[in-house]
Amino acid sequence: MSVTRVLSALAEPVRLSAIRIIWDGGEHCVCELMQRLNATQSRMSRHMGVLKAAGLVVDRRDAQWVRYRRNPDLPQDIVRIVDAVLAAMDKPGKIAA
Amino acid sequence: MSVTRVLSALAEPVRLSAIRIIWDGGEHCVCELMQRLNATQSRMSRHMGVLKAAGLVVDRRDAQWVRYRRNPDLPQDIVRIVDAVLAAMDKPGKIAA
DNA sequence: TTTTGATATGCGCTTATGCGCATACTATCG
DNA sequence: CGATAGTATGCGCATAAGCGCATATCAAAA
Repeated sequence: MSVTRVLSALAEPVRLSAIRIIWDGGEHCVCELMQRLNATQSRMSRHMGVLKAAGLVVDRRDAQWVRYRRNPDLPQDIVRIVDAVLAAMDKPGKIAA
Repeated sequence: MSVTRVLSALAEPVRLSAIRIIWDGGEHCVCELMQRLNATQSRMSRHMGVLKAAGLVVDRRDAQWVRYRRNPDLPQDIVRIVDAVLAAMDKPGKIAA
């Protein structure tokens, strides 16, 4: 769980938007994310792979879907980073992602 | 002042370490930073340029030196991101940068 | 004005990142 | 089993990032 790794993972618009969606605590399949973020399948899948490798999310097979959700074991210091980033994104003057 | 831009700027070990040093509120010349971070002159200079372009730091000419310091006009939401990142860096189990 | 110290920058190179395309893999359904 | 839906991945390509080297710039000092 490297800080730099986490920052790199967050420093990409599609991934950051995905985190924002996933941060609702629920589970989200790739098909949902790719539609909502207007990304191709392989693009979305790879971005989720990066987020997973960074330790930010975990996945689960559910029939033909793979459900991604926030990593429940994420250290507090990392959670604070993500929360701060998401909060900053919501401020006026900041374009989404 | 884009969130993604800030995250990219922070997502590099030398730059992150530089931010940590600069976040003491004081002014620091490139020569000091390059020594403390064990970087070459051009490397350090370029990294500082990235941090400056991201809006995290400002610089000032002082004789033959250029003094970098924390951008005093940094929006609160961005400050919170940096603070959270630096806090996470200091935790055990996280290698510097 | 020449020299010296500090910093920035053009250039070329190497590596990393992001992407689409096609294809493989996994699981359900008929 | 064959067809279908969702997801991952190998491959090649284009672009960006990071680096060192040499050189330019800028200001003080001799």
